[in-house]
Amino acid sequence: MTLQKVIFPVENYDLALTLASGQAFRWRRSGDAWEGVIGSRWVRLRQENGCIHAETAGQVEDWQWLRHYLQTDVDLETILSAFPDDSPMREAVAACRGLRLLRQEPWECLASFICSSSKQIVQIEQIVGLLCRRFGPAMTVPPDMNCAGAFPTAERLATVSEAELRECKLGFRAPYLCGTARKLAAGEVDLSRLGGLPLEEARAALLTLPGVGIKIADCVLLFAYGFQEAFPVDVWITKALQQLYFPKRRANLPRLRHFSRSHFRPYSGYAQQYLFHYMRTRRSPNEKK
DNA sequence: GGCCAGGCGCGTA
DNA sequence: TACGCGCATGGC
Repeated sequence: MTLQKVIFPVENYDLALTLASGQAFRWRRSGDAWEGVIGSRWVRLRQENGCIHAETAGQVEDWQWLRHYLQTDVDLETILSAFPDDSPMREAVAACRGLRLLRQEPWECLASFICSSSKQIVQIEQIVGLLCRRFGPAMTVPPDMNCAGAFPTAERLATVSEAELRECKLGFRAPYLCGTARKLAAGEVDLSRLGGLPLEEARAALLTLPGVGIKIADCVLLFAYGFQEAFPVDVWITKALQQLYFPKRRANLPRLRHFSRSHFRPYSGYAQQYLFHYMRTRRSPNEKK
């Protein structure tokens, strides 16, 4: 079997930062490259000299699926220059140069984030890996490559018991994933239709699914459908907004959500990802220099 | 060993 | 509307 290869020139793109930034959960570092799965394709990516080098197994007609996933045609400078001109955002941008948003497949993104609640990113990666290994369809991979399958379909997970999901470390999230998979398999919500709706309507549809609240819905709206104004508020973003924008008084979650909806437009989603990564990686203020 | 993690759903005030 | 709590599991 021969590997198919392609090279994309990119600007203002930090591949490693992006793949490891907690939006997608199937990427593993392997030497100077990253190996992962996009849809039903095994992929290896490497950034070198202003280019992303990609390899995949199996036939490739064209590479649009990969450009779309990596969002290589997005002009990041335009987005960064539209961020609010305040010191938190300036610091976040300086700390995360080249951080991008990916465009993921909706079901995988939704299911992954149902697994994410009250979990650290490494644990989410572990859960998603177990789901793929156990229930995912096989893929074409390079020889001698031990790789889990592609992400299992909603139809497949709809047939799986809660107990089997708990064996994949889902814990209390098992009935959520089970329930959502079954609702989708039954056609009660059509994920392929949400991208064409206004943001509020797409969010409302996601909120009818078990285990999906505002935060997870906003992750899917942003990371899968590309709604630029979605702004997921998780524990890190709560800390960021509280410390950086409301240091004097305690602000509750609804208030923070309200503030974020107006303050960071129009590229709120990108701003959120920058704040998220900035908070997770910056040295804590009381840590010694 | 204790705190906390890319939360949600439900009960209560 | 705004909290508080329980829910599994494991990283640090």
